[in-house]
Amino acid sequence: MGAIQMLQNDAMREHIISRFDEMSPQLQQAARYLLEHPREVALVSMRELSRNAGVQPSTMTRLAKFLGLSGYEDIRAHHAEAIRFRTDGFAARAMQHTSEGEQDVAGAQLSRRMLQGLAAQIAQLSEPASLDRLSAAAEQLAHARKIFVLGLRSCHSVAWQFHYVMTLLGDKTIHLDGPADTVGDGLIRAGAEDVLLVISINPYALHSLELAQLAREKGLGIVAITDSEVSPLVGIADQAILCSTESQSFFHTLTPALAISEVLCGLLANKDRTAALEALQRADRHLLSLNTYASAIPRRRI
Amino acid sequence: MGAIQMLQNDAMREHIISRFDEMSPQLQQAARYLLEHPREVALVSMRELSRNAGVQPSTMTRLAKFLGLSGYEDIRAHHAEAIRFRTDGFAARAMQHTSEGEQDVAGAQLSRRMLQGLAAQIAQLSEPASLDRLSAAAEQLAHARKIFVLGLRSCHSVAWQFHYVMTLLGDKTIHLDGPADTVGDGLIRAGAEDVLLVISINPYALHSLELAQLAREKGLGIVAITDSEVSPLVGIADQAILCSTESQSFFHTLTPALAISEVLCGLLANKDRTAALEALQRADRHLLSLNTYASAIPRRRI
DNA sequence: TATCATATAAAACAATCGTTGCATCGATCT
DNA sequence: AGATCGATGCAACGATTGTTTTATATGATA
Repeated sequence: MGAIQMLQNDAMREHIISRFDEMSPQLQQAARYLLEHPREVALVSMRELSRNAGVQPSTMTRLAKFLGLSGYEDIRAHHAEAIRFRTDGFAARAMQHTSEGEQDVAGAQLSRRMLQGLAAQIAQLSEPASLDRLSAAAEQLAHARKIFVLGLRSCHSVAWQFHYVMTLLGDKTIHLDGPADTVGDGLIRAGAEDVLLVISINPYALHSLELAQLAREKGLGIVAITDSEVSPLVGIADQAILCSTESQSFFHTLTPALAISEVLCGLLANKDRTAALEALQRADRHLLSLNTYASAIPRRRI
Repeated sequence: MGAIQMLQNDAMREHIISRFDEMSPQLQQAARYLLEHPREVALVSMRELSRNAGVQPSTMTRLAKFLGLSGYEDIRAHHAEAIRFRTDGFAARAMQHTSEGEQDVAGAQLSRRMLQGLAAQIAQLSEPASLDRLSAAAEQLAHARKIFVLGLRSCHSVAWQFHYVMTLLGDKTIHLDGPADTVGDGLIRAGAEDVLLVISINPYALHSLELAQLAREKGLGIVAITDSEVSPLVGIADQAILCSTESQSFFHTLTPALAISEVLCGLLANKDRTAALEALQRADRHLLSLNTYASAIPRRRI
């Protein structure tokens, strides 16, 4: 499990960061993993660590030498020491904050309340009841010919994420979106073998409901991600997955809904792991050939 | 140097204590050392541990079998897990029980692992270090004349959410997005009083980095939501907020990034609560007059 | 005291560890 | 194009790991 462990007053960490740019790609990949999983370094063997980081074992040794250390053992010893002597940081560090300005403290408290609330809401989704709904929804989506994805206004985030991830796996999804009031056009060729995944929360966008209703009339299966048992979508959906949207701020939160969407993607990919892997590799190659990604700030062209 | 720490309500710990009296002297000596140095168990090899405990290596194995475990590796794994999950408490508890089964059960387990991992990651964002970064970022965004929001590909979700919420508050944000390669056009009228909020995770979209670099050259402030201390964005951003992106599935997760974005929105709205409330009411009235929302499935028109 | 059962130490074992040398690959420069 | 150099994957190495087996020591019982 990934855990960015942000503050340890750590010389080695700084050292790795400062020399990161000079490293070769493989060394960078290893270094990045070290930075983002400092705990694992102390807890697992180098070989296992390198497996998880996606590099060769020797790369870890080479990284150590690159950093001027005698070997990997130095890296591990350092991280183990960091764990041993971490004063129970949380309470201590929270204390030092109380001396700062009022506004800042109020802000930090709001942040913390929001984040811990979100964590709790997502943890709640892992209860058996929602797990069952997730499985059932994934099942229906898996058997669909095409999946039409609809999320308007704030829910566009979730719809986009689902569609984007699924395009990496294939062309099963069609995102119902577009300018000039063409949102629903995708449904023209939709039929009974298809499924509509609709995301909508209170207040429910009228257009989403209309399109969901239309889809129902055309015989599509309907899977909904929504926020309540009494959401209008529950009535017309075959499967409804409920997410809480309450936040300690002015706005509703879509974070739990996004989590649900990501879990659905994970479940769908998991139905055929080898096919998923293959599709992802194909997508990788495609994007690579298009020069879509970079790992450093590029020199600007012209 | 030995210190009893870790107030873990630990099943293995209880077990060792409850059977302590039945143990032979050597087993007791080993067990006592385990109880008093739980951290060391996860950090050093069994042979070194037994050296420090003053017993033979085989005694550790025998202790494990005495406790009904298959071997010493179980003991180490358990203590490593305790260290991994020391921070988050509630996510740790549910993590324990796992029962194997069929495909559906496997799916449910994947779901649960993903959700609990996400919950833990978001809970970690509530540590003081990230709270500081959030406050600082919100501060810079608050003082900006305009906020340009940039998130491409998978990060579009987050960029959209931030922009959408902020449009409810006013017209301070400009979403850098669009078809026909017009993504960057919004920056034409950007200047030194403005700030760019850029969201990008590994693999980093080349275009995002280029635009961020351009913005930097035009004198804009830069706030980044990204995934690593060594992300290329960290170098050019004034503020970088780090989110973990690891998931127990094939794909990266954007849920923590979305949570960060929502917290930023919350902090910004919180700077002037009355103004925020007023703006939201105005937005409500506007959307009401446009008949954007509904609370029941409408009859389809025409 | 002789015998036996158990607890402990010592040694042997395969597996895995971190490391190193070598071959290969791809980029850069004559 | 050919040469050169660093980066990288691979395979083998000795060292060390956790475990198992064997031998020794211990202590109780008859």
